[in-house]
Amino acid sequence: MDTICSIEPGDSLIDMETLERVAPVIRNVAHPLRLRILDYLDREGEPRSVSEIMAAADADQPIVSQQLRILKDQGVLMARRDRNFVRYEIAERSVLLLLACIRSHQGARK
Amino acid sequence: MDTICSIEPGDSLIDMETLERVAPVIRNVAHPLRLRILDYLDREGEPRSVSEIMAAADADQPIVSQQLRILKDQGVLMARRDRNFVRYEIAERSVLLLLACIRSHQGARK
DNA sequence: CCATAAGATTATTATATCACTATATTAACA
DNA sequence: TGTTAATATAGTGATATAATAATCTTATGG
Repeated sequence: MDTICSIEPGDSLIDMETLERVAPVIRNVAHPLRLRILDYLDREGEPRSVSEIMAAADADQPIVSQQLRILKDQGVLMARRDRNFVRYEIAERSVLLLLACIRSHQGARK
Repeated sequence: MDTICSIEPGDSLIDMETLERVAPVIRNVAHPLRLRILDYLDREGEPRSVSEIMAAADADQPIVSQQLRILKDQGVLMARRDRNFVRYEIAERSVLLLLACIRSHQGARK
């Protein structure tokens, strides 16, 4: 069957390779607790320990550690050990666009 | 890379209610095929039929219909019947921020 | 009414993610 | 060496999401 609407080769749709690469990252970030963690780290502006993040997120330690690992595995966060603390900070600042978007829509239309 | 959106001291964290509301929407959009569909509809600028979207996404009909339904259920797309075609268009334009972000990072590092 | 085209829904099976509990690691220090 | 604080990992069962195939619905034209 003939194409009803042909897509020209010159069209600049984002290539599937890129979409398949970034989708999991966005998808992993798009989790309430992980967004909260990122929001907190973004606002603090400096590396924060797991304990501090637990307090900010009001969540249990294993859950927080798990979320931190997911974010670190995706390259969104980086961790650095300091004595017996581990401090996390944002490594991939492009995710902040997501937060900026959410902040600007806070309380807005559904 | 500098801050995308400066944060004033004293600002509070995004409330969990908001995060829990927007996370599923972002998460649902963050799927390669759905991103491709949104990219296509965004670039076309006008409602497109399922057949046209199938061609653009290079995907089977039931899969495309399913993705369209997910996006419509989330309020990201809206549909309108025209004879025996159904034309979809973007209803929630804030998701375009995501696409803009991806486009700007296309072909970038890592 | 029948056939066909355009879409939508359902069923199935595999995989992924969730929160939670329990346990393990790691480093400081007594 | 033993203890404790800080963090990480592993196991578990419930729920969610994936791609695919098969079937159903709706609208048009003969």
